[in-house]
Amino acid sequence: MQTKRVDRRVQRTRQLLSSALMSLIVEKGYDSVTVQDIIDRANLGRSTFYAHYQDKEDLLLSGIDEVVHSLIWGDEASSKNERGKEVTRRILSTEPIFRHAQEEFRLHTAIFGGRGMDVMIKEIQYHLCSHIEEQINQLLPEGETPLVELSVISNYLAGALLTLLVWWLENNMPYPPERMDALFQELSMPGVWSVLELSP
Amino acid sequence: MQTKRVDRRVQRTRQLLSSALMSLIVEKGYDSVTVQDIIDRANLGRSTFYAHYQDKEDLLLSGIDEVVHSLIWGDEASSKNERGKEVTRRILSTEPIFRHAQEEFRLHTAIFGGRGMDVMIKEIQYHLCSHIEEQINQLLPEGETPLVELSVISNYLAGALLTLLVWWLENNMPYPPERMDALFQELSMPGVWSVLELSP
DNA sequence: TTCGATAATGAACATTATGTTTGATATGAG
DNA sequence: CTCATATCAAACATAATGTTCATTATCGAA
Repeated sequence: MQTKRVDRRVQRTRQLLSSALMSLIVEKGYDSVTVQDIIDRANLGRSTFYAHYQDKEDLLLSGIDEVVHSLIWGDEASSKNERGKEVTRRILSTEPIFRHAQEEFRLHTAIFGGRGMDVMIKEIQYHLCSHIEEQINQLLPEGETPLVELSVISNYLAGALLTLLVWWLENNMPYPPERMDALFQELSMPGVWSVLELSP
Repeated sequence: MQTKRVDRRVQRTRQLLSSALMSLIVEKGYDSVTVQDIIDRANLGRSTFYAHYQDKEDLLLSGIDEVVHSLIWGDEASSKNERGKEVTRRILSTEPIFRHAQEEFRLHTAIFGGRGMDVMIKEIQYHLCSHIEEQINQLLPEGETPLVELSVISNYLAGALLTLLVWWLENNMPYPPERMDALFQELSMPGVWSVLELSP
């Protein structure tokens, strides 16, 4: 399968549109951004926009993978489960996530606090779930099948994390990221281990 | 404080608009409902609509209290914590909620699955939180102050419940309401008791 | 470097929804 | 019954969407 090189003009246009949208989201919130705003900011023609994307939402979701990766794992090499010390059975280390949210406070606030972002948030949650299910599968003993579908657990955990994140952002990050991670673990994991019928 | 009687015409108009919106939401999803749709369905003039509400969202949120009450507590006399038997320390009984969601499946799916409902869902979550905080305060020993703000806990629980509810609806309600309630309790409460530094 | 393919342009246009205004009409409250 | 006020219909201004097309600019391959 031969990956066709993408025309530079196309790359440039997509890039311009994407970052125009992102900056506008931070500035005025997704739902009040118009296609006109985007092409003005990107300095592109109207027809050019529609040559690439169906609409605003199409553009928004086109960059979802990048955003998820950036939001969830930041710049770090991410969730290395080992750390010399005790290899605690950890499904999800959320500390880097909170830390990254702190660094990119305005962006995160715009995404999780703004209107009309439900589609993107669902997408984020979906990706989070996939990651969590992988982790759980690795921790699960061979041949063991949990009593409930894994998707309940993964959704539960993803939802819990996002809920805490939103609370934290809306309350101007009253605790440091480490504390939030600890809180997340203490709140969510006992129940999860219990449902999985494993000891922590 | 003297409650002025509301003109019957006003009552009628509001009622018509409200139920027109609700039925339309179920039929085609909130975000694709237009003001035109609403007034057509309600058989009212355009200017009449704007005499009562600023816009679609204003109308949607105007009925929030009813909706919350209906969604969260259904028709039942609701969360009576005693039942002859053991008065278990229960912060939130979710079984009636799941049961009610089952009965009004289409409505709940439209609300929790549809686009553009983030505002309403936030509102629902807010009301849920208030209720939960009340419950916790009742269960809390005199003069006891938890280590974390109550709002974290209430948000956590509300978020957990809504997450489970959405999962359940999206997966076509694979378990009965009792089972979902049990799952909710088992998943969420151990961590909550732990953070509150109380035994269940 | 040239040249054919393709992308961007911009301006015009049709369409759709929003929200406002107004004077006439209907209806409820006292 | 009568007055206050709610509804009505129709027109209007505004704003955003999405499409079209002939022209121009840029790319990549030879």
